[in-house]
Amino acid sequence: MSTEKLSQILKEAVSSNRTSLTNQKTAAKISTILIKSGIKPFKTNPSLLSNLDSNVTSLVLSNPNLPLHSCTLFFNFLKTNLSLTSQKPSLKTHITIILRLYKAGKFKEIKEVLKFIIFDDNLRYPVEEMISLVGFECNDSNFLEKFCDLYFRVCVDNKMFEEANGVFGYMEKMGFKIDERSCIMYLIALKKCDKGDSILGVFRRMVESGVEVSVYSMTIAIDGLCNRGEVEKGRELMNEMVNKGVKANVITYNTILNAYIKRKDFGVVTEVLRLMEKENVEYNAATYTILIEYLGIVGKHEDVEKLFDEMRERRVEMDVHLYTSMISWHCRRGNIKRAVSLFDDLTEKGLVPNAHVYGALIDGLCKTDQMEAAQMMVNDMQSQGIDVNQVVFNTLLHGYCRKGMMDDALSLLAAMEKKGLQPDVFTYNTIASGMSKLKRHEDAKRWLFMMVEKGVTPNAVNFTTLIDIHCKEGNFVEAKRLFQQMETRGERPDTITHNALIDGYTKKGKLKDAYKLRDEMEAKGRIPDVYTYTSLVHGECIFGKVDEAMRLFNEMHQRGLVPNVVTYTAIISGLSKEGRSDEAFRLYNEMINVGHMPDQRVYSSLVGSLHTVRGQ
DNA sequence: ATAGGGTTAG
Repeated sequence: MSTEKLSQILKEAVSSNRTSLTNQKTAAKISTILIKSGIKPFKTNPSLLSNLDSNVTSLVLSNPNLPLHSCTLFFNFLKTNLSLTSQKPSLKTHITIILRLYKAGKFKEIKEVLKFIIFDDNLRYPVEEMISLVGFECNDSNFLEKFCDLYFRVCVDNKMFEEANGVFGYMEKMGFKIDERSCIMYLIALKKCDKGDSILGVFRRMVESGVEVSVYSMTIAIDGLCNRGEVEKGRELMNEMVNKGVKANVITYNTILNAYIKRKDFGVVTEVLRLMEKENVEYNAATYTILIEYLGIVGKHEDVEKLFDEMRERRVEMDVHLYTSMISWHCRRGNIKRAVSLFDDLTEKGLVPNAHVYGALIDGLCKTDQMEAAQMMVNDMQSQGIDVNQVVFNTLLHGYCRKGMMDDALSLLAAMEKKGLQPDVFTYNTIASGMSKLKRHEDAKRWLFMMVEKGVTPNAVNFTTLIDIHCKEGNFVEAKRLFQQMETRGERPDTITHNALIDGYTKKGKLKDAYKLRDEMEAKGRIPDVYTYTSLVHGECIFGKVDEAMRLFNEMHQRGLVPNVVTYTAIISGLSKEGRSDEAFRLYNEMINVGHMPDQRVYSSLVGSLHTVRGQ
């Protein structure tokens, strides 16, 4: 079928190339007018074009005496004044103008024409036919090669990957040189469209077809593998490419390093760093950013500032990304002072703060109960001409909600909507959980329902919040129903979802249900965390089974879970209630030693323990 | 042209 169609186009092309004398005369007449007085005569007197057809148009457009700008003016005039001519400019006309643009080196303009062609139902043809036709109009192979490259790029830019493959295949077949930069655009587009799975295949095809691949495309291919969790394959590819003369650079290593860290494969981190050293690949700001995150995860807190100093010593150029992760790291550790000083440092260095840095610092201020300061930063940000975006609004909103300042939260929401920003899953969840914390369960649910009514699709977090509310109300039937509904909706309950239910069960004395769910989650591969255990410890303590609680507490250590302040508080008060004051004090000391600040509850428990007779 | 940063639930 395809060849039939092709032969028809070619037949038409051949016949139209046998131009008649009258056509030539008409074309010459039009050209003369265009050269002398431009496009105006045709606007005022459209009848000048009464004998115009596709062949005449092509003759006009390929007239070398007609300057290019007159050609494009005429071409655009015909396209925007369809009623003047019997038919829309044909594919042939488009190809003629492409050829003229090519001779003038106007590649950007060619891409625009091509884009128009591939989106027009009447002009679009299958890849092979399209190129054949172009080849027929002009068989200069340099032109055809460049045309294919541009065609390929336009397909890529417009996410028409099948067509892109077609053009690529044609170029392979013809032995054309395929530009790596065009292929990179292809790889990037695949990544952006969540088609990362195809990246490796395209890269391999590039190598096979003799595209001169560089570290750029290799890194993108490795990144594609890393994003699929196949870091090892990425490293294999890296080793394989060395033989082909492509060496990894700092970005390649950063990609691999980051993938290992995201996968919590910490053992390999030092190995990769050693490899970088061996290969004389110097760290850059991104490497440090990745390493800071790593140190935060593995808890090597004292090394973060050391790393920062090392950067300074090595004179590695700092950038806003690096500062953002430093600031956010200090904020998470509660060291808002250092975060603020880093922010000053950044501006002093002449770096321009962006919404991300502001966002990090504003969040830090919100979490240390400095809403006025946070608001000031927002104002500062605005005065710097940076738009307060959805994230910053949500951050501030969360600041108000966590303090129970719901009126401020709601007026902020109004301000946000006034700016044309639609509340999203974060916004609704933050308000609902704020309401829930104040035990305004009905309000909390209403906000989540409102979200659905507004057409915002709830995610796993929203479901978890709602489940948590029902658990707090003791409505386990509804909580369970939502739990199941989540799964059917494709939002898999995670550890936190399970924790919400487990916590609900333990607080209502349903320890059996709690343990059952804990086992179920483990069976599903969801690993219980500190919160899971804390709920269970707390539950056992409430009902006087302190030995059980201690057993769980020790089990935590075995599983590498670090008890937090809530866990300690629960177990200390459990022991205290039973009068086991020695054990309670021992854990109190342990808690202080690991750096947790005890609150009033711990003290009153401990004091109470001294007045309680053991075993009563 | 390839890498790294800010927000939500217990």
